[in-house]
Amino acid sequence: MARTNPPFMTGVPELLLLRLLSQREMYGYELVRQIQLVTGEAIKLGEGVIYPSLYALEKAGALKARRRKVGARERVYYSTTAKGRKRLAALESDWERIRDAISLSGEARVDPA
Amino acid sequence: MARTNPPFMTGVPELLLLRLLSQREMYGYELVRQIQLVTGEAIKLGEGVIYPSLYALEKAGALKARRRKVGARERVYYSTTAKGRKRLAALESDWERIRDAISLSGEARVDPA
DNA sequence: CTAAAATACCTAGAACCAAAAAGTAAATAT
DNA sequence: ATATTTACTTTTTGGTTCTAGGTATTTTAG
Repeated sequence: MARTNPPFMTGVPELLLLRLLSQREMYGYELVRQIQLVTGEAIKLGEGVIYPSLYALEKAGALKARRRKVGARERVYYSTTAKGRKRLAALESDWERIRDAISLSGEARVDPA
Repeated sequence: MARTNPPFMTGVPELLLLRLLSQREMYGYELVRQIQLVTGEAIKLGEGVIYPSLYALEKAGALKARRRKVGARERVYYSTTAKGRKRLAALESDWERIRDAISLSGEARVDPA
């Protein structure tokens, strides 16, 4: 079933992950909840989105992982690399471009011919 | 080939088409240029994006088409239906939700624990 | 007059990425 | 004791944009 590609979500998980992880290191399950928190419940990304994204970003060298034992539990903490911050900057700029363009297209009254 | 899905573009062609065509009827090739125009060159959608999108929206009942002879040339003009305007309203609301959520996530300083 | 450019439409193929759904296992709360 | 929460993982799916072609007509330029 998989109601896929909901409008306007392409690139959003990556942007949010890089944003949050450039502030401080976090682990997957924590990110799932933080994203709901910081977006005021407007965006909810499940673990099936978060974990694969983290793996891909790590593989791409944008994130680094380290295992930490917290109490009795072991967690995998992620944080951004230099490459990741560069990628974040590029994403932010893409985002602004699209956002502003859509805003423009809404104002512009398009007269015929 | 086909460097696909540049970030943040999912839903954008559909939104732009419905927006423009709810103002006045236009034909495919015209839409290609109008989109560049109203977005200040920030978004450029090729004919390979526009035409399939138009067909899909027409098939979904969001647009209606009519052939018009303009001078010696025949063009296919599209305009929104009631269903299309409803769909546009839903898309606009989705867009605002995501846009505001991303804005929020940028401000929010996320303190640990 | 002829060649090039612009107009107008169309299609095929693929790659990408978010989403759903399920499952494992340990820790904590009831 | 058992149910819930925590934490991580994988597999499959399918929707949607994109690139890259192609056709044919009309207009502009040399």
